[in-house]
Amino acid sequence: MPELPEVEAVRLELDPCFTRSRIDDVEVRRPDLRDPFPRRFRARLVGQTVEVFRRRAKYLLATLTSEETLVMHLGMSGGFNVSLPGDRARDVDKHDHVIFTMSSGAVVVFNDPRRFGMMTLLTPRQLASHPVLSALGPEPLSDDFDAAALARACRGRNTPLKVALLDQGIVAGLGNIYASEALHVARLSPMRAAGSIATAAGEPREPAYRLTGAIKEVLTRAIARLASKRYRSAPFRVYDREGEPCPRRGCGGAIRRRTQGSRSTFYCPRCQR
DNA sequence: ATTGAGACCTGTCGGC
DNA sequence: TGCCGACAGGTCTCAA
Repeated sequence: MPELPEVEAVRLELDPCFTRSRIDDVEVRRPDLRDPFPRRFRARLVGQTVEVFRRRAKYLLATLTSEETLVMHLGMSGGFNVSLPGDRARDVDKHDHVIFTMSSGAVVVFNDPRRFGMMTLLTPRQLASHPVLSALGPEPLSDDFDAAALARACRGRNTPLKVALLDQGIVAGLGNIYASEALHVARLSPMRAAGSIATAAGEPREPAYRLTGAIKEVLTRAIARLASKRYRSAPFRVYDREGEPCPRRGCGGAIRRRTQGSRSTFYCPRCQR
């Protein structure tokens, strides 16, 4: 479920529950997710007010009055359920791992069957020097991310372009679905070398402009769809559509699937070069 | 230094 | 119905 657009939709949904609300209780129902919960996890959360709640790449960050930041990642199967006061209480699922009770009465439950998600608490200096967070590339929807930035990051790389798009240090937040989708919009082959979108000096070539535009477009549209609540997920152009006709008008190709970096890539060999 | 494969863990789906 | 393998939207680590 969660790439950048899905995580952004979660942030939007949780924001009214979290921002400027106090955490009255936290129930942690197992010792770990992908990693163990940090020491005194509950004690460091209870009584704290969430000052700022934001997203960075696929991470959710809740900064508390204590100045510590609660960092959350949904992994492959993580998600939140929100119950507002007056809602019928839901049964506890065996994969409900953390339950936040907020001062507003909202109950926010983190559920994650595969437990690839994570939750930790970082001090300001731990946050600033965090090996993963500080190595993240630009936010794709920010002005920091443009053809020049993408070309610079891809310069000289021989790795396939699709694999490069999954590298969170090049651009932060794309995952397996939207990488395939953006490449289709940009009409670029997932197999071409990442470095081929840049000159030897790291200046953008024409495909770099198309690709940055495509990434922004695909993510923006997905967020809009998810936020509208009328759709559970966005309709995909190529992802999981092996054998179907290419949706590009007049193309007539058939979508193929192949493995890159042990993940499935979907693309149209006819119009993606 | 990059890069690919495998590991982490559970659920679902298709085939027999 | 049951069993089995393949696969799933993310990272991390290890070996080449």
